[in-house]
Amino acid sequence: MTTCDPAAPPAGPGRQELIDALVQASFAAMAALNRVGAEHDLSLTQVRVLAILRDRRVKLSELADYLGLDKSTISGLVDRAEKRGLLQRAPNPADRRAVDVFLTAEGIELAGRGAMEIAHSLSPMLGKLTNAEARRLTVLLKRSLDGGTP
Amino acid sequence: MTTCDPAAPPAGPGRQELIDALVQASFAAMAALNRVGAEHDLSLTQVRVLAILRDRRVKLSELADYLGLDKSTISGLVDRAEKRGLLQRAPNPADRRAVDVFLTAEGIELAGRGAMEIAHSLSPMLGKLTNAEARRLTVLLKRSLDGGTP
DNA sequence: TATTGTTATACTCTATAACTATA
DNA sequence: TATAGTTATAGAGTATAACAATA
Repeated sequence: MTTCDPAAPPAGPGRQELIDALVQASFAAMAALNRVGAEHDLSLTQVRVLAILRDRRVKLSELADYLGLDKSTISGLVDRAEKRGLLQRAPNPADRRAVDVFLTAEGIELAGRGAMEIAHSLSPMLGKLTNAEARRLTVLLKRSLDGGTP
Repeated sequence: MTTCDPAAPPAGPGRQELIDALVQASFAAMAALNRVGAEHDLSLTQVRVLAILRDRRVKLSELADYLGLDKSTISGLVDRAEKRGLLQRAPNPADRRAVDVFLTAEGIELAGRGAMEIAHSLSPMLGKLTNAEARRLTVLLKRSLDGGTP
């Protein structure tokens, strides 16, 4: 049996320093994504929707799972993006209850342009790293992600 | 003169991979912060407000600068937090136009508890790293932050 | 004139609850 | 019965514009 004191600090020295750095870096990255999105009248959530649909055609329920949001929230999100012509609904061929969503040509174009702008927006943050440092950071972030989001 | 093609990818090999890893890690960290906040009926923005005020007493205009939000947004944010008893307004002694905000005892208590819960919430994500890896990641993230948020 | 804050307004994001249709 | 999606409703977050008080 595992007794878990909810107030216990995470094990290891300097762990709090890592957490602070990660949180700060994450807010900086979110701010960059937000800024790029805002230039195209897109919220952070809409940016995520476009990023997800760039590779996939999914059911609304799957989109809700990816984003961790309620299905009713997804309905509104998809409504507004569809009204803007960025994506489309279509009946799911295998399940008549389900509705698929996928990007329109305009949505694909915007998602592609946005991805490049995001890379550009983050480059001042990452541009100071040498190539070797960038590779090490990539490895460490990926290793962290393996353990995350339970 | 610097001609800057806005569509040009950032220099260096594997840079896109780093950007993807950073964005994914950031969304995971934001999800953890969001989850902890939601357990206390706090939005991500309210979590940030508490974190900022934990160390400082600031004017509303400074809070707006820290958060990158409009002053009218700050008014509402502070209204709701004040109504919950987490912080207080007080006139700024040096400038009669300005209003200071600072945490109440209850706000300090919640901010402290929240910080520990956030550390706990992120530990599954960071717990797989060895102490040496954690130190390297901290250094790399801090070095990135030096160049970021222009 | 410029800055600080508040208020009114409008829109997006979000969840809960109630509903229909399908599995 | 359980799942997929929509709608109605309510509240929080956000920006813009207009305003009062102070610098």
